[in-house]
Amino acid sequence: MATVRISAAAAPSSFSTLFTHEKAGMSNVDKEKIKRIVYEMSKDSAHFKEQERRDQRVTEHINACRERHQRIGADELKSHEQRADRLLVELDGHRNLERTWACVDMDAFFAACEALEDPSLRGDVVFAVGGTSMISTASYAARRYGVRSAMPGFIAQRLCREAGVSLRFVPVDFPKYLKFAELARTAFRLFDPHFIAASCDEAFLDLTDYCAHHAISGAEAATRLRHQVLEATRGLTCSVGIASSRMLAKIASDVNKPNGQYVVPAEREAIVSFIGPMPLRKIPGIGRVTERVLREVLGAETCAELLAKRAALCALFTARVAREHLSALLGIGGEGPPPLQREGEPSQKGVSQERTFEPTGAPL
DNA sequence: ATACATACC
DNA sequence: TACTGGTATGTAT
Repeated sequence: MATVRISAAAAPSSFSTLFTHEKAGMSNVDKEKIKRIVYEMSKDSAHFKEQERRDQRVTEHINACRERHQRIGADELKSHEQRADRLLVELDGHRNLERTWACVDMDAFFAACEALEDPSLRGDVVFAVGGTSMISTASYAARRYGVRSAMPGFIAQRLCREAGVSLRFVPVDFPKYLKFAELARTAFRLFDPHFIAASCDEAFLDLTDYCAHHAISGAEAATRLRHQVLEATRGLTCSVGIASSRMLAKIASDVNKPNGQYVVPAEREAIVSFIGPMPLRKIPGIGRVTERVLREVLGAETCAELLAKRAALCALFTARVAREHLSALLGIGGEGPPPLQREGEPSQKGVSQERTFEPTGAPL
């Protein structure tokens, strides 16, 4: 029986990026081959049909948006543009560059924990934490073959087999990861006792006071932080982003992953040129669906491109959503204290800290 | 008020 | 063979 070769173009739009979009450690992967294998192994499953149904609904929504977009007259567009520009000026005017935030992201966290406790996993071992149904985290060696988080294990296994290597599975062990997370957190506390734990492998630290007290730069603090994490965990590496907002720090933490750091200077120009070329998917809150809408309706792929389409953006989205996107495009979001509870604070409500809340509804 | 969709790890 | 599970948030009905 001849194998039917399915071209990438035949696959629905979601499959063009599913499991192949840019991710740390995956720059040299043969994306076309991965797409083909993932598609071949998925196309007959119930999960695939459900996915297709959802994609179809998104497509209909996109078509409706396109029609509305077509119908916007020149005058209307002009007034939306003026509204957008007023908003941008206002947002830019309130830009807060005072604080130094760090986003710490542990590298391949689950896999790194496993390798730390099992010497046979060290080095360039192709393994994944998870099982044949679902993978949580892939080792960096496995990522070279296209294996990644949230990929079904049996597909990952096939990807490796096609490349002539075998994929080793290590079962998920949450208590182990919580133990290492706690060790990393002892390091975080040295820099910010009120750090925000975003998840078990990610945290935000306000380094402003630490930098002032030690008279050091954000870059130097990041280097010390990475060193302390490595020491506290006896071997886990992390990546750190430094910026004046949590949103920028998070994006920055991805730039030199793994085991690296990146600083976005706290200057308007530096921020704007950092965020401008970023693909929209990098903005927290813009996921697979919103990315599709923005690309297929407005033709925008990057932040700068969407900024150029600000008038249509304001016309098509609710004021709240448009505002949120516009601030993100300026690199604004998460400068002040978070609305959530922070580590080390008493767990009671109504106690006002000396910090103030963000003036407008643009928290991150 | 409730259900549904989207996003994140 | 086999496509997470839990939380948060926002929008539509």
